[in-house]
Amino acid sequence: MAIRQKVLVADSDREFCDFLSDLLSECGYEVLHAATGEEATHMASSHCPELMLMERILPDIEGIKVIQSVREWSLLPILVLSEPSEEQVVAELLDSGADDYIVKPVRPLELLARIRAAIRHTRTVSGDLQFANTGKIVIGHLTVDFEKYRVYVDETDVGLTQNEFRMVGLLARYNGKVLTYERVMQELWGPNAGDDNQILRVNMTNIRKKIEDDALQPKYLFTEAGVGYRMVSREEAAQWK
Amino acid sequence: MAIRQKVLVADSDREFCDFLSDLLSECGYEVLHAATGEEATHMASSHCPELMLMERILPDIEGIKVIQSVREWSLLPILVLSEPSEEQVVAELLDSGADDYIVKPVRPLELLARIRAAIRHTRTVSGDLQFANTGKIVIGHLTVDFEKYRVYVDETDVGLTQNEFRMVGLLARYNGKVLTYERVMQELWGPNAGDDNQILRVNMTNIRKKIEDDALQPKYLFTEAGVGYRMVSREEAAQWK
DNA sequence: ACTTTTCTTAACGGAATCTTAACGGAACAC
DNA sequence: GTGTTCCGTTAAGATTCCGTTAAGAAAAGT
Repeated sequence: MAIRQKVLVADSDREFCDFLSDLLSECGYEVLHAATGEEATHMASSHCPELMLMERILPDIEGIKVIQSVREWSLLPILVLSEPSEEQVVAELLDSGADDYIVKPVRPLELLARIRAAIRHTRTVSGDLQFANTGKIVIGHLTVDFEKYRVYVDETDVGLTQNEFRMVGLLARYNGKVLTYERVMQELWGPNAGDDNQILRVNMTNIRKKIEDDALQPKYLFTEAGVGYRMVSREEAAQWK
Repeated sequence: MAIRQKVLVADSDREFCDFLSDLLSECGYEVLHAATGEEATHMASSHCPELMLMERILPDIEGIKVIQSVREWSLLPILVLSEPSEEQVVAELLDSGADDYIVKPVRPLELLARIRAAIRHTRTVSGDLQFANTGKIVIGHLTVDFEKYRVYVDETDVGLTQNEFRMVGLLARYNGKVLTYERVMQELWGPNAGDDNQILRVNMTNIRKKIEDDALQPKYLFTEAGVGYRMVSREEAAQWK
């Protein structure tokens, strides 16, 4: 069963909560329910939901207080669902950290779209606009960081050049598979690359100097005679210890 | 020489535009105006505004088309201001990349708060609390204030120009990640930016002069050879002292 | 209209990087 | 043994890249 995103609903109106529960669970969210402000504050910290929906006025505490206290430690999206109210009130809520103010009666499709938009904002780690190569690959003592464009051995930057990094990155992504010289050439020098792989040998020498203890007995970068290069897979490396 | 954030307003209703212009410029925004969808698309890419407000229906193109075409290259916040409409329509707009849908007649205080919320979202990189509400990013002795549009070193304004600020702001938001030259060019000069990054080098020199003690050994702004620039992450900076 | 600031482009020097050539050893075939 | 091929290594020349300065154009302020 797929892992579902948790949504915390804070509202004292039992009927409305049930309505939201049905709507949200149908869309694959796991719904938690809090009837009071205190409960909401507590559950937010204990369950760490992906998103929070709340009434502006709760039986015990003003919703704005809940927002403020959650915002002391978390940026999870908070959408306020409530009756129409003075614009000052709405502005205050937003400025306190609410991400949206939605007027009741709620329109289901719009609510769901606003939820998606709010979640999207937290993901918008400012720009997956184009990069598929995010994150890091860790292989033994080696870390290939595609965000910093760097390679580390035990936390220390080994200072690869641009082409060196591209070569290591390429091999690392293929996780133990062999890449032919031709393939590497094309990846790095484009479709018009020559067929002299002298340049690869030079790069490989320089890379090994930087990341291998002993270039004669490499731990990470292997030559497959007559074929190409490969890097140890993460699984192999994980068993080293 | 006040440095102001640019807001692009796309609406064919002259009177409403004037109303927004007055409201926004009073709050320190610089207002640009587009009467048609084509104009809006074009101005977005040529002026690179910080934020965009638009009517759902423009004389020539559907607003949603404008959103889609802007979203191909930028994540700038887009708020749709329009008449009440079917929830499906609202949902579609939000799913296409709009950040909010605000019903006319607009309530000024609420609009401004929603604008602040939208701008706040663009900076919410990788869950960092500090600026949930404040609108500032603090990195070591450096403070990047997105509301005043200024950068301070130890409380004193270093007087960055507009482009300089945008560059620093962009890098600061990415919190330690490398931004390629190409990406920075696009963010600052739009999708039609040339591929000569000479302009970036000049800006970087000038910025470093203003915020670094020693431009040869920068503490904040690093060059990743052959790739782009990056700014120290707040986590790294927090460990300095 | 004038001054000042900001933006953009060009030119240059030094450093880092890329590329090519040359050499040497290992493996293999004959 | 000899020759050949393949791969690693080194070094040197060529090239690219980056920072810097300066000057003219454009924009903003007075």
